[in-house]
Amino acid sequence: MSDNHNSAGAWAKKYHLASRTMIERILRPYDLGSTQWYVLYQLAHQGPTPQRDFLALLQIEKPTLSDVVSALVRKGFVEQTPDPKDQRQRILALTETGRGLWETLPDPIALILSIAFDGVDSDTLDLVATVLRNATERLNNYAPEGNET
Amino acid sequence: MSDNHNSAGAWAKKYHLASRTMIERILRPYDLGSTQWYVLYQLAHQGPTPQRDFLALLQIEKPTLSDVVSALVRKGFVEQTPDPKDQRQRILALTETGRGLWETLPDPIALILSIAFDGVDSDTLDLVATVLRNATERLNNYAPEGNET
DNA sequence: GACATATAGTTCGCTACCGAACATATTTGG
DNA sequence: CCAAATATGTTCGGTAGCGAACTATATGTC
Repeated sequence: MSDNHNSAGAWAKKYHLASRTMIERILRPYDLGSTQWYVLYQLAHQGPTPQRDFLALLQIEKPTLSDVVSALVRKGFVEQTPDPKDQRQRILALTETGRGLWETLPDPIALILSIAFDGVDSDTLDLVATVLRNATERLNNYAPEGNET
Repeated sequence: MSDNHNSAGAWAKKYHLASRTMIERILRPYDLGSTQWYVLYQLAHQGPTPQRDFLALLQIEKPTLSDVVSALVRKGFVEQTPDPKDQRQRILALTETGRGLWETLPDPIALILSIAFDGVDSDTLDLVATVLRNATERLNNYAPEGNET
């Protein structure tokens, strides 16, 4: 991205890209992207879920979610139905096809983690996570507006 | 991406997204994206450069670079001319407009780093960078093929 | 010199991500 | 009860990223 002249920042990006590329390589035969996988993961484990809940779950914005969902609907893996209680909301659920697919899927995350962080002790991993979590929070708190008061 | 159930992996992604979002917020008034910024950075500091060199510099693939370059050419910030020595290669250089723009640009990376990692001591930052660098290398080495022997 | 191979870029089609603007539906305030 | 505000989703247009397939140019090799 540019951040060649720093270290942690640049490597966070590169790590992210490498893992995303790998997840997508694993998922390609199944016609799924990384974010699509996570939507299926949620639906398989938690059952039907309002679409809006995925915003916080995936930490993405509405247009991104809208795209991901419509890809899954187009492929026939997910069903999107209006909530009778609130006509604004949509409930997402696995279709039969989607559930069938899920059964055959590998867990790409487990694979990535075992390759990427094998042999790193958990204290170190916790430290890394903490530094990055704090960095993320600072960026997100700063970004929204420049104003506080 | 999914990696909600791990720690360092998930936060590397979230940090990356937060910083990219912020860089793009800073650059939006100038009609530039994060990767586009880095191309200008290189050209401003190193002068005209063969397009192919940016593949290693930015660690991106050819189609991505092709897109970024054509966006910059379209906007009139960069000039793409064939290398007389080798008709396959293209040389990239700043236009007058591009150089003019560059002078007025803030350095988004410095801003990000100061916000994100302010107060973190450099030993810790080095450790984070090392863990992520190793993770990236393992992923990249594993990915290309599954075969060794 | 001719043919095979390697290199540089582009194009196509896709995922993933965002902000802005929009349509609807619900909730709140007067 | 009705107008204003809020919440949910979609659409549009953009950046950033990839693999596969393609063109054109160079470089071997026989």
